[in-house]
Amino acid sequence: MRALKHPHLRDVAVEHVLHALSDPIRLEIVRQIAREGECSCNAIDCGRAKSSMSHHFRVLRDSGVIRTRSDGTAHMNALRREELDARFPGLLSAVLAAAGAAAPEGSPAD
Amino acid sequence: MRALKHPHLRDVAVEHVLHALSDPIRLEIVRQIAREGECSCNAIDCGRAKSSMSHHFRVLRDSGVIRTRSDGTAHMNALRREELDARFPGLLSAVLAAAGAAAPEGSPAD
DNA sequence: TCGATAGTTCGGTATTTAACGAACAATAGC
DNA sequence: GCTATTGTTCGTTAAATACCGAACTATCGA
Repeated sequence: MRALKHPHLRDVAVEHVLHALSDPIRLEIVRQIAREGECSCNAIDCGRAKSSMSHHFRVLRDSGVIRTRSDGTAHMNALRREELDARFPGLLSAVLAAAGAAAPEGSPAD
Repeated sequence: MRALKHPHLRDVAVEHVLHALSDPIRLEIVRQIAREGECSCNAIDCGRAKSSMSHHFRVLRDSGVIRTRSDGTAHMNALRREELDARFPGLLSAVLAAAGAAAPEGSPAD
């Protein structure tokens, strides 16, 4: 269960990061890791099948948002905060801050 | 050709904004408007059919990123900068800054 | 009124992607 | 070695979405 691929942040376009973060499940994963620090996949429960979660972790990994290391049978996931901040200054912070406050519903449009 | 819908930023979730900005065409639209100020749809050429561009402008509008007003036969599009900054502080700036520097290719992965 | 211009909407196609269960791989502990 | 635990991978299905051309709407100018 080894040898997971992590791109260099250099090779990651901001579109890929935005796409990775635009899914509610993935954003929730990122929020939890941001809150609690390194998390195993198993520690994050979004009510989806194991294979679905694995898919989402992969998207986050492939887009450079998280880094995964093996620890026994577990995969520990951490944000690549410093690298992301160097490549896309302020982006992750802004997204996390924005995701912190939920959007209310029912307000009328123009 | 009137009465275009614009959501209240209150009703927009950050996921929607991120999704809107995660498409290369739409990001290019936003970049050009950020550079040049209010632009007509026609002024932005991304090598796509008119109907495709109309679709992308609609996604940007529906996600609260741009505001469109009619001026004769033209639709003038502007960023909803202040509103976005109020709702998602720093997000648009970070995305625009990140989109300013392109990602090189060919670097090896881990 | 008659084009010409600027965008939208519609119908259809092709690609992407989220989701699931089942099968597989790797490690830990007995 | 056996078994439980943890994730990945595979095959499939359903939904979303990017794209186009064609038809339509609305405005401007001659």
